[in-house]
Amino acid sequence: MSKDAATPLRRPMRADARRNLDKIVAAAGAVIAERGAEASLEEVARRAGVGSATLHRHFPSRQALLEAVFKDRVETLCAKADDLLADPEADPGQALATWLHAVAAHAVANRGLGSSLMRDADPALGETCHDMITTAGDALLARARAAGAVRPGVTVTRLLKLVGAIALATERDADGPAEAELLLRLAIDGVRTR
Amino acid sequence: MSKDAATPLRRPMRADARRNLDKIVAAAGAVIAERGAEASLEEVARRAGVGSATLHRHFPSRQALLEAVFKDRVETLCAKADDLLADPEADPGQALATWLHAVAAHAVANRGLGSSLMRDADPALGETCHDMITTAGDALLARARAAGAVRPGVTVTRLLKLVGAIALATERDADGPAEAELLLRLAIDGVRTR
DNA sequence: TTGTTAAACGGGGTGGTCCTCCATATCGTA
DNA sequence: TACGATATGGAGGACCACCCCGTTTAACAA
Repeated sequence: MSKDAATPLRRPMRADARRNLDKIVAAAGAVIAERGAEASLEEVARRAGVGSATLHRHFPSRQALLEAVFKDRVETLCAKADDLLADPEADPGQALATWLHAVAAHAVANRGLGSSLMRDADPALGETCHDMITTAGDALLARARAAGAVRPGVTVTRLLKLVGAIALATERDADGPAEAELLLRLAIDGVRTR
Repeated sequence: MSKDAATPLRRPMRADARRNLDKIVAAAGAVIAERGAEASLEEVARRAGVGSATLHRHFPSRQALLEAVFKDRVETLCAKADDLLADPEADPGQALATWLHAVAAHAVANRGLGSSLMRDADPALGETCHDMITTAGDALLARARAAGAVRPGVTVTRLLKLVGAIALATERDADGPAEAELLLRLAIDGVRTR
């Protein structure tokens, strides 16, 4: 969940408003994951336990909601990277692998969301998110590399491209997530030093 | 307009059915060009002067209608290439340029149609259309090359990529068509021998 | 704690969409 | 011309986005 207000420069939101906003984003994430980016907003409001008017007040357009969901997922992913990084006991290579699986799950859950967003999203959004993910991943990769757990030539960019490609390739499949999981496992084994 | 039935293996369509089908495809082309691929089917039927039930009988899904529009546009483009090729008086270089402008217009008019189709279109459709356009363009290019009107190294594939890139780059722009026209003019001048 | 006020809420209405049913009109043919 | 097969389109059901506005609630000051 995002921790700062949607509009950080305004006066702070009322507590109930923020609560509802978070509930809406969470519900939208779930609904979009199972119905795709064209899901009914009414259904999102219903599942969030919120009136449809409230949803429309917080997100004046479907696009706005989609962007919020996307941003939220990216933030969750970055937070996960930080968590993994903060644990000094963890095996660096395993931590990286775990995170990549999370990224893949994110990419698969987004389904058409990415391309729907790209149709006419705020161009800065994509840029920002890309940077956030790259930076978060880089830290994990650096530690894994320092521990000698990855082959030379492996970069964050390449890892992310790999994950993205797998997600894209399995997107249209009946059981995409399972197939993606399998491919990713293979790919990660290829990345590891033996 | 397409000349053969949508289902060439069935018994021939009744004349009024074919007439309505053509009206629907034409109307859909216009509506999609101005409202995008998510345009209202009701509006398409209205503009075609046809009941909505008729539209739904001919095209059981939005996807089916989109595919028909796309196919129709490609066919129009190929027919245009044939026309240009058939005129022995024409300047070969100019004919090629004219056709490329038509292709660009087609690409711009399609807007999100391409990506909407690619989401889950019959994969064979894209392949077939690509081949059709490439073949049609190749003939025009060959004649232009024989007349010494194009530089060496120019291939249909490259020309089409050029046009596609220009369309894509100007798609999001406010006045995309005008900008695309300008860029294309520059690009074509670059292709010509001086 | 209590009172005041601005902010947020959500039920319900409006207008639009997709899609289907079926009585009617039209085509192709004998 | 007459007939059967085929195509048509208006009406209606289910659903949806979006908005109006009376009601509730959080925030803050006394």
